[in-house]
Amino acid sequence: MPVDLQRFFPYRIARLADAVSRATAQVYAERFDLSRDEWRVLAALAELGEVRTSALMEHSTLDKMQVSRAVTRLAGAGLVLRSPDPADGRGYLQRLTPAGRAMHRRIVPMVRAREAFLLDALSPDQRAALDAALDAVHERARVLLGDG
Amino acid sequence: MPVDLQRFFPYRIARLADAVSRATAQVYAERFDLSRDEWRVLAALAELGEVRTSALMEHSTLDKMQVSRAVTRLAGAGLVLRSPDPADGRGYLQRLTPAGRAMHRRIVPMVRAREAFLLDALSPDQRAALDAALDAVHERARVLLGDG
DNA sequence: TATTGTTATACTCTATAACTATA
DNA sequence: TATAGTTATAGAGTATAACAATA
Repeated sequence: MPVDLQRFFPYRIARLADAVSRATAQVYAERFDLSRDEWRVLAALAELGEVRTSALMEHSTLDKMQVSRAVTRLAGAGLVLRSPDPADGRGYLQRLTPAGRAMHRRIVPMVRAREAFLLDALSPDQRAALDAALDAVHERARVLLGDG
Repeated sequence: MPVDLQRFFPYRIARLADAVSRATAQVYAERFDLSRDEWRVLAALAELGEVRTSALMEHSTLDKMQVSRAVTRLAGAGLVLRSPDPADGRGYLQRLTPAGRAMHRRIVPMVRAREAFLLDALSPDQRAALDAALDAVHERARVLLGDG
């Protein structure tokens, strides 16, 4: 018996994530010329303040190369400042510049508005249920992938 | 005020889809050496029988180039057979070979088992709610993207 | 000897458009 | 003149490993 692709969960979630991702990227990519990775690093730094690369990796689900490249490009654009980590000579601390914070402040209301538009399709109850379901399924996926 | 990236919906859904996608790809990619696009075309042909390229495009959410390449590779591997469309000399009809059907029959129980494992984290009610919520949010995303 | 982070390289994907053949 | 599908090509993203510096 064939798989009904249209109802197959991995297919549906992939298509949804793609649509949501493109809808969000319209803001940070088209209007602010940031890649997805750069946007994630920008958002992570806005939350975390001044942190080491390893903290950025964890917080953005990016690997060290992706973080390295994103930070290099953001630094080149004057949005991020990096300095040697006094506690570990191999590493760096990175933080937003005033320009980086300013850009973040401009992007946030726009992406939040899009997020709100997406989720306003749901009642508060539905929203809480979706929240819990996504977490539960993600947990299962981690088991299948063997990482926690 | 910063975005809490960990709770930001587009980020969460992207991470979940990535995890689910990798968990599913472990089956069709590692064990059967298919790309995601090839798997989608295989699944679509198993459902649809003998169809034109345009039907594959719609059913798999792939564009004509992606379908063209996937079909070419599947045909080279003896899994798909293509023949000229008698009703339209520009197009082709493609269908699975016995080998293609056999591979599909082997893959389906495995990916279904993974899907079931993911969704068994939810009660039937939760599952129905998730279903409806994903459709509703997807509909909103389509509005943002301006395609329906 | 292990870890942090960069650089190099190769590979896969994606996006665009040019092109052939047919409608 | 428009459409179905292929081919070409360039750009972006991804994955692996080699590497330098420090722990």
